[in-house]
Amino acid sequence: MKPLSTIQQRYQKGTPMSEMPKAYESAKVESRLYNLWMEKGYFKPRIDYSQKPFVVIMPPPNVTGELHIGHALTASLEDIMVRWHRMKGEPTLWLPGVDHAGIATQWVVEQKLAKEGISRHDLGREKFVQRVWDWVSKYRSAISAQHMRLGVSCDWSRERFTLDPGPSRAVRQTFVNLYRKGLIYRGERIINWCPRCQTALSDLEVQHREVTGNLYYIKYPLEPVEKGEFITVATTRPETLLGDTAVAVNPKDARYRDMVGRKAVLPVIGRRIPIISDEAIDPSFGTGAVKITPSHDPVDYDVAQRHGLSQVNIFNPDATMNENAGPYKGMDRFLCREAILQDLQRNDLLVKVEPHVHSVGHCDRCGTMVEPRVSPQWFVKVAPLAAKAIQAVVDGRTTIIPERFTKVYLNWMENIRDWCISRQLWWGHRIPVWYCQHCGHEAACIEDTPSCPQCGVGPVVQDPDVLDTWFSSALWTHSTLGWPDDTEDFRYFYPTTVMETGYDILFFWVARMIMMGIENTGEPPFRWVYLHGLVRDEKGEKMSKVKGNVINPLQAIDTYGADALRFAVTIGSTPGNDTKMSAQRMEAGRNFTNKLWNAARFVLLGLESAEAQPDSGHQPVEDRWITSRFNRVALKVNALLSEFQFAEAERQVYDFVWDEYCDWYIELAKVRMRTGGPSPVPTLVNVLEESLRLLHPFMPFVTEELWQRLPRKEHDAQSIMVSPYPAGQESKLEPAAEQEMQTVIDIVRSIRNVRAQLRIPLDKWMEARIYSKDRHSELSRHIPAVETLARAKPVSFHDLSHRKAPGKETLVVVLGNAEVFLPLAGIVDLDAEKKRLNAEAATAEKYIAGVEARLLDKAFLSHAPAEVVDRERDKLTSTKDKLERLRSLLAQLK
RNA sequence: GGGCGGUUAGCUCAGUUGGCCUAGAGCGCUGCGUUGACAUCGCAGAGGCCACUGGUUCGAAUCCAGUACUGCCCA
Repeated sequence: MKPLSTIQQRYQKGTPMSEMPKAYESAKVESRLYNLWMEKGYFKPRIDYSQKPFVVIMPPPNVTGELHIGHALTASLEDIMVRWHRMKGEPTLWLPGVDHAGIATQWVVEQKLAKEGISRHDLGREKFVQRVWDWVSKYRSAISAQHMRLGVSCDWSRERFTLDPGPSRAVRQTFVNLYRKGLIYRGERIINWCPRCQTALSDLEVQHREVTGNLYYIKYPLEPVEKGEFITVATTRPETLLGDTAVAVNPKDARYRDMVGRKAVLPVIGRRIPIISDEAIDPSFGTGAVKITPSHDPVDYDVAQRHGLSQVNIFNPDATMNENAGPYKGMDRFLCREAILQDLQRNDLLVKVEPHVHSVGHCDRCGTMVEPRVSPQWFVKVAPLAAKAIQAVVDGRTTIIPERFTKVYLNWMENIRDWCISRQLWWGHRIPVWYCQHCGHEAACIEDTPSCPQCGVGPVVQDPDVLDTWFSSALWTHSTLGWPDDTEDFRYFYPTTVMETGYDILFFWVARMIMMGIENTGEPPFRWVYLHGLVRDEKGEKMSKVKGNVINPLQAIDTYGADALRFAVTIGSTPGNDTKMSAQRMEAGRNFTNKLWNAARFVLLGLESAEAQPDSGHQPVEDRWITSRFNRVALKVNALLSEFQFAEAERQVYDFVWDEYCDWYIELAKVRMRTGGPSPVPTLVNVLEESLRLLHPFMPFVTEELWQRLPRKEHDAQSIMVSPYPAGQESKLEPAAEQEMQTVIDIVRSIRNVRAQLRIPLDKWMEARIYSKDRHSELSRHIPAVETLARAKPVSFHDLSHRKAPGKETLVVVLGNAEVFLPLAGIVDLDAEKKRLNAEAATAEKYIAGVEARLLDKAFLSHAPAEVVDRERDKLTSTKDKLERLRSLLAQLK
C-alpha cells in the first residue's frame, strides 16, 4: 500500500472549479439542499436518554396570512441555535406549528365574505367555520413553505396546529382542571368590548392611544329643580350620561360637601340620581364632580360596586344606542353624542367645551374604539398561578434575556388581574361547558356531553363562546409534546430549553406559558427566554401593510438569497433591541455569500492544478498563523453563542473569513503557489472547510453547497449540518506565528500606504530595506510575499544594528517591530518627511507620558490587576522603543 | 402618572462583569486599481471632546445621579 503522501491521495477531488459560475446563485441551490436535508431526515431528533436534549418550540405564526420579516428574524435566530446545538451532537428538537388566531382569522374570513356580499350570520356557525377551515388549509401550507425557504431546520413531522385534536384536548383538560379548582369562573363583570368584532377582549388585547377629544362641562339640575341649583360635571363622553346612575365627588372636596346626599336630575331623560362621595374621585379633574356610568366605564364600575349603585346599559352590542337611551335609541354612539350635545345646548346645560387629550382603548386587531361593557364572561383567576410563575423566575429556574425584561415581567405578574378568556366568536376552542335545560346544572367536561351529568335526563346545550386564542398558546410548550398524555416526547423533551420570541409578546405568551406550564406539569416550560427586538424599516418605523413599508421575505429571498436575508435580519440585532432593515443590509449579506463562493472557487482551482508533491512535514508560518487565528475565532464564536450573542458571533466569522482568510491568507497562498515551496492547498482546504462549518448555523445554504463541493475524506458526514461544530482548540493557538504575520502585514501595509500617499503608480517597483531587531532571518522568508503584495523589489531584511543614515532620498516608516526604508530618488521631500516623523514622535511622546504617569501611580500599581499593569509596561517599552528609533532617524536626517 | 430603553463617524449600528479602546464595522464619501477566486471586488484614505453636567474610581463610551431630546411598555 502506498503511503498517503500526496494531496490528491489525501482528498477525494472536489468539484472542478470550472463548473462553478463566477457568482453564487442562491436560487439554484436552496430548494435542492432543503429537499436533501428533508429526505435524509436530519431535522428529526433521536431520543437518547443518556443525553440532555436541546429543545425549542417555535412560537406559532398566525394562520391569518403570510410570514413577514419579523417571522424571518424569529426563525433565523432559532435556526442558528438549533443548528449549532445539533452540530455539537446534542439531540435537538425544534418543533414548528401554527396558531388559529381566533379574532384575527375570523376577521379576515369575514372580510372575504363581505366582498361576496354575505355575513357569517347568513352562513350560520357550522358553514362559517367550514369556510375558515378552507382558509386555514391554504395558509398553513403557505406558511410552512415560507419557513422552508428560509432554511429552517425544524422537525416538520411534529408540526402542530392549535386546533389539532391533541392541543385541543390539552385545552379542555386544562379548562376542566382549573374549573374544578375554582380558578376558572363565570361572572358578570365590566370587560372590554369590541363593537366591530362583537366580542369581549382581554386587557392585553386593548391598545391605548392618545386621542384629542373634548372635555364637556355639563350642568345637572339639583332637586328640587325649582330652586334652580346645578352641579356641573366634566366628561369626555357626554352620550353616556344616559347610563349615569350617580354623580360623584371627593369626600374632602369642600366645594361639594353640602351637595353629597342630594339628588341630581339627568338632563334630557330626567332620571333622578344620587350625589355620592368617593375617594377615587380626583378633585382636580374638571370641576371635581364626575358622572358615574357603571355599565360603561371600569372606574365607575368599581365606584358603583362600592356604593351599591344600579347599572343601566345603554348600548347594543354594535355600540348603537339601545332602548334605555330613550329618544336616541338606534343611533350610533358618535351620532348620539352630537345629538345630546345639541339638546344640552338648547336647554342651556352645556357650560363649556375644552380640548382634551386622553387615552382611549382600541381593539388590538381591528382598531375600533373599545366600548367597556358589563356582561357575563369566563375568567381565569390568575393570582395563584402568577405567584408560582414569579417564583420560577426569581429562583432562576427560568432566566430572561436580556435581563432587564425580568423586571417588566415581574411587575406585570405582580399586578395581574383576572383574565377574561371567553370570546363571542365562532372560530376557536369552544368553551367545554354544558348547561342543562332541565335542571339548570352547569358542567365542565373534557368529552362532549349528550345529556346532563347531574340529573341525567335534561337536554344540554354547550356554551356558545370560544376561548381566547392565547389560552391554547399558553399550553403550547407541553400540548405540542403530547400532554396530557404521558408520551415519550413529553417525557424526554419537556421542559424545553429556550423560548425565543419578540419582546412584544412577553405577556401574551411567555408569561402565560410559564403560569400554565407550571400549573399543568409542575415545571416551568423552559430554561431560557430569549427576547429579540422588532424589525423596523430603514426609517425606524414599524412595518405595516397599510404603510406599505413591508419587506416580503419571499421576494427578498428571490432577490438576495435566503442566507443573505438571514444575515440581514440577524447581524444587527442585539438582544431586546429593535433592528432596522434595508436593502443595503441584504446586499451586504449577498456580497458575503458571493465572497465565500469565490474563495471556494479559488481553493478548488488550486486543488485541480496542485502538483503531487511530498509533504515536507514542516508547516510554513502563515499556515500556522491562519490555523491559529481560526481556532481563536472558533473559541470566541462558541463562547458568544452560549451567551446568546448571535450577531456578535456572526460578525466574528464574517470578519475572519473576509479580512483574514480572503484578504491575507489567500493572497499569501497565491505567492507560495507561484514561487514553490510546500503547497498551501491543504491548509486552504482545511481552514475553508472548518470556516464553512463555523458559519453554517448562520448561512446554511451556501455553506452546505460549498462544503459538498469540497473534497472529503471517506468517513466524513454526508452533510455539513450533521458534521461536528468546530469548538476551537487551545492547542492550535500560536501567538508567535500570529505576531510574526502581524509584522509582515504591517510592513506590507506601510509600503502600500506610502505608495498611495505619494501617488506612486503600480507599475513602478520600489526597493524596500527592512530593519528589525533579531528577526531578520525569519522575516526574510517573507520576501516573496512582501514583494508581491506591496509591489516592492528588491526587498531585503537586515538587523537593526546595521542601520545607517537613511539619506535624503529615502523615506522611512517606523513600525512597532521594524523600520521600512524606501529609497525613492526624486520623490522624497525631506522637509515633509521631517515634519511627518516629528508628528509621529510627538504622538508617541504624548502616549508615553500618559502611560508613564499611570505606571508611576502607586494606586494604579496596587489596585490594577497584574495583567493590566504588564500590558501597560509592554505598551510603554514598545512605544519608547519606537520613539527612540524615530529620534535617531531624525538626528540622522539633520 | 409609573416603568424601561436609546443618544458613539454623513447614515445604520457593534462595543456584556470599568483596564487588550491610541473607540470599531457595514453602507456612503475621496483617490488608485481588471496580472486567471471575487467589480456582489481589491488597495489606500478622510471622518468621532462616545448627547450634556456632575460624581464614584488608580482608571469611565462602559458604573451612579441629574439634565436635554427621543422611542416603547404599563395604568
